[in-house]
Amino acid sequence: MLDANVIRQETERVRKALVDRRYPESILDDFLATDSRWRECVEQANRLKQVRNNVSVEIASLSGDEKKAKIAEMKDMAERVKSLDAEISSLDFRRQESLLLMPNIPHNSVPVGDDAEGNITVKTWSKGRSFDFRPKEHFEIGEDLDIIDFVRGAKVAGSGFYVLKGDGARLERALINFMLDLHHQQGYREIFPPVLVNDESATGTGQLPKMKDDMYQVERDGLWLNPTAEVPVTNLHRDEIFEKDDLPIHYTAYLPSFRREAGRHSDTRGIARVHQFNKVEMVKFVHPDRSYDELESLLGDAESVVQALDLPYRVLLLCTGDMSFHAAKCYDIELHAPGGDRWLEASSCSNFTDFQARRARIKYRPEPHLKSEFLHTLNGSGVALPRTMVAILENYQNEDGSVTIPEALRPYMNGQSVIG
RNA sequence: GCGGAGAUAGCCCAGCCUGGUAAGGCGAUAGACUGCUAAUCUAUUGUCCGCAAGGACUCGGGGGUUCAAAUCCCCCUCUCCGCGCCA
Repeated sequence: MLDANVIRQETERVRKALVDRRYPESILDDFLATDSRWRECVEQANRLKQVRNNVSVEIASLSGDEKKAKIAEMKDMAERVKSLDAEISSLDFRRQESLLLMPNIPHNSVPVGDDAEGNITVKTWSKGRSFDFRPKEHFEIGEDLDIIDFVRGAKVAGSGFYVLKGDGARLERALINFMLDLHHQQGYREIFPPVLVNDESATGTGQLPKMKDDMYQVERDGLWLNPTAEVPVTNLHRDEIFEKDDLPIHYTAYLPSFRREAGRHSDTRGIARVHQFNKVEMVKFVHPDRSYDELESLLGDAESVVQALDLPYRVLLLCTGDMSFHAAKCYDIELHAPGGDRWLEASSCSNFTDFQARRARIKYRPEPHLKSEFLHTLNGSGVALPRTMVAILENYQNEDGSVTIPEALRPYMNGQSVIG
């Protein structure tokens, strides 16, 4: 959520952000119109309430006919205040609604572009190995080794769900533990939050109202299955105020995440795009002056995961048109999957600046006697499991159909070095 | 799920029965004073509107009654205690 004062005072900057992001400018114009009407009404209501408060004190000291007359006089006033308050609350609702739909302002370093074509590759790490046989795709490997079962997944839950079995399940568990241990060493505090979140939490990080259709809803209890650990972990501190010295706070969390993938493409064979997936996440709460430095180190921490697994990857700086609406700047880490010769997004590292903090009211006090201010939040996958699994299976496959286990994971698999 | 008790400012706590517009304390910060980073005194310490002066709002959340609600009525959330159920 943007600061209403910034929208009023720096209207053209906000307008440019909308244009760069390919959002309709009408969002801004709607807000400005509603906002100014809202402010007029608030001022008018405040004046009436001032009179009411003054007369109320007077009434307390009166008696008899004098008192009766004043009270009769104020009855009319009460009606006017009531109807004005009703108008204010409906204007405020519309005002908040357009605020919640307005995207964050991109950082200056973010390239302007329409879609993924406009993204900039800032780094390519390792060429990957060369194959002297035809590399298989991960779903072939998974089924041949009987470690991924799509048929059973569909039976139990439906299309888009899968089952890991045997060494596949053990590899998943090894990855989770490996990633958590690595982030722990990097100074992140481990969190295991609720899988389900309420409306407030989903609104706080920006999933509601815009991405309603992407989440699984538990209607009976007013809850949602989290689409990313970012939601429960960031909301740990909703409505909280930190002292300056508490920052920065670095959290890591393993959590299953759920996405309906409403507009799911048909060419998604395998586990690269599924309804339930595991993810190890990093979330940071930082001082506003530090957030862009923290973004670089967050990216570095995410990269260290795929580097330790020795997987070929590249880093993209997302352009304005491809970035999610709550980010001010975002890097994606894409893993190369040689089976299908594809790049798979395995991590997204974003600086949300004060966008989420304002929605979720997460503040810090710059000095003990100063007013609290919104801090900055960041989030990065460190990293998404299924796509890492795809990259491992395809990059580490052998001609005989077996898969070598990356060295970094062997301690987590009782020293085992190969699946198959 | 049932019964009881509770939620007041950064923190603690009074006010609620009997409606009149949040008392007091702690902490923090600034100033005064003092030989002193101690004690004491004073001020500041939530949100919104406003360039400001100023004003409005704020007692877990939402409704209602009333000229006026922390206070009375209704609904909801969370916490604690007891009971029930349960991996």
